[in-house]
Amino acid sequence: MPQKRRDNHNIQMQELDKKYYKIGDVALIVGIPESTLRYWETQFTIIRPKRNAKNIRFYTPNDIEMIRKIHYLVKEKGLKLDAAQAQLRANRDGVDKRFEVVDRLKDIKAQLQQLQQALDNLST
Amino acid sequence: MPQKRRDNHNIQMQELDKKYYKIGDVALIVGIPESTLRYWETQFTIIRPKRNAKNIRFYTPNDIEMIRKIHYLVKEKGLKLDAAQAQLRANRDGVDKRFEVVDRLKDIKAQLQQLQQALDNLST
DNA sequence: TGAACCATTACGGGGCGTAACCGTTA
DNA sequence: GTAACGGTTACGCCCCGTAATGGTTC
Repeated sequence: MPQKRRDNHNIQMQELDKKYYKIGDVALIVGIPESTLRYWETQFTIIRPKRNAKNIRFYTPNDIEMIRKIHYLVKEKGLKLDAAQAQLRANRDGVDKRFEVVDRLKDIKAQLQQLQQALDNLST
Repeated sequence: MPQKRRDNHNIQMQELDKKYYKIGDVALIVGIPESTLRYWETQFTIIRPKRNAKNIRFYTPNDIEMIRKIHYLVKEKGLKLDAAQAQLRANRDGVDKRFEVVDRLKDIKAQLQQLQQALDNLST
């Protein structure tokens, strides 16, 4: 039975060491205008950065990763915005399913090793 | 080792019993205008129906399936045309990979059954 | 005060058909 | 002759920003 869960799916992250980033930082990091970030926020439910008391957006590294993925799907692959959003969900599911398969294979491996042990004991 | 290959990936096909269809038939079957079919033909390399000597298009059932998939990706999922085309290629690859995994699992199953046989013989 | 943030709106380009037109074949 | 096919072109809608404007915070 599976035990551990992973959250970071081997994505290349550059040094996003700070905890929060303002919209200007994100625009520089990802390479898209601030206006686009604000527009995407009206279209994607998955991009909802925190705000401080003065209504300033604060993006987490996770938010930035999400934006990077959107940027890839929309700019590189030419998906429409809602298609990109659906793809991200589906992709997440796909990733999790693959992990489940790996977990089941590990179970089988363990059982086979047990079996090998039993066979060794039998022959001695 | 795997032996058989499948070509029809359990897709619901209605009675496409004829060998060739003209563009008017296809438009009725799939439910899109002829003009759209002609336009898609200018955009998709994967839709290239045969022509007869008089330049009339003749679609195979396979062509129609392809058009159905495109229709689904573009109309239901909102992909752009080239994204849909890429998706179809990727999907084909994905399907084949899944079949490879199934084949490997069948191999393992066969080996385990052999092993079970051997164990049974051992205990008798 | 200037730089960076906010919201809102109006405009523009590109993608995607599609209506319109005319010519040809059965 | 009319119905179904062909090609081409010009128009229109919608998606996706984006530039512009004006206001607030540091």
